[in-house]
Amino acid sequence: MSSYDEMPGHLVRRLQQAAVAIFHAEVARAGYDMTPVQYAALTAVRRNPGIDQATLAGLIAYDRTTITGVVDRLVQKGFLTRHPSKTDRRARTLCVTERGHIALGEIQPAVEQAQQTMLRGLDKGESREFMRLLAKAVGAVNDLSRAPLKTAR
Amino acid sequence: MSSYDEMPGHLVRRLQQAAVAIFHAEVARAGYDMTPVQYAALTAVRRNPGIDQATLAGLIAYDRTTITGVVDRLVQKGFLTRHPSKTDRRARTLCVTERGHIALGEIQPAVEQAQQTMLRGLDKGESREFMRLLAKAVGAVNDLSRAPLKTAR
DNA sequence: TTCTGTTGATCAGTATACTGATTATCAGTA
DNA sequence: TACTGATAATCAGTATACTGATCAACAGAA
Repeated sequence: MSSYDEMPGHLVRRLQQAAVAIFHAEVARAGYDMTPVQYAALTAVRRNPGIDQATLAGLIAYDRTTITGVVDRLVQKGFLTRHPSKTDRRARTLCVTERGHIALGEIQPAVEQAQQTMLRGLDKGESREFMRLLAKAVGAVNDLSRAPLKTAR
Repeated sequence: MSSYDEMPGHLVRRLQQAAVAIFHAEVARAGYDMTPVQYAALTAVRRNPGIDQATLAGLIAYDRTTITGVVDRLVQKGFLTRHPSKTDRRARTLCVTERGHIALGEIQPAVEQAQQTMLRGLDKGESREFMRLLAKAVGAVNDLSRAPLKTAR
């Protein structure tokens, strides 16, 4: 463990930061200002209309306190609506607006490109193997984070 | 790209967050409160006594504005000293204190354990392959971040 | 030597992430 | 039904990261 290049934590941090920068650049080129976190939340709501914030957090492995601010900004941009649930007065249900749907459609190619660019140093076979190992590693530490992924009930 | 599990950006974010949580837990067990970022900065200064902040940022791929706060906290904890450079009055030179050296020594086993735990889902061969691909991927996107790694002059 | 462009450090502002607490509400039990 | 424990959302506070700006100082060219 003599060099940073041998420390997985350090390398993962750097790849994550590059991924965010790449995402920003690609999305900006499409004319939008949206973060990876906001994009993931928005697509998750699209797939689960009327979802509440806590369930959303579990679906995309976000911390419950983080989701509040993320949703705040998506609502402020006009991409999401947040209304009190009719069945549980504690909960707020989320829905993608018309504008949100349009934005997602226009952003999608940029997002696909960003994922490609992020792994541009790896060939096809390496990318697949990297993704396999990455998913396997993530699955084994899911419960060690405050924001574990929770599959649908 | 139908599932989050197929998006490298999403998986990398989750592994990074798990890595931070694991690091915190292990270091806390050793009796210290230090972040991965602070640890990396401290070890880099130990290896390069008298380094200035900008060079330090390049060595560990941190943003130059981030390093200010990180060094602030390390100085406040008594692990680093920050003095004006004698050769360049813009620069601040950094040195690890006696207390910083002691802390690094006591934290090291926890850090090694954290790196192991982070990859606990992978066997020995998979870990090595994962690290190889991770380093390769990071190297190919180094220049796309605001905080690229810079090798020694 | 003066001018110009660059660099080191910092600041203001924004967006994740987390810890730990609080409040309102729910669901099941005595 | 009253109580108890759990849950949804939020808040205050801290630490990364980034954008873009500022200011002092440096270094090389005219």
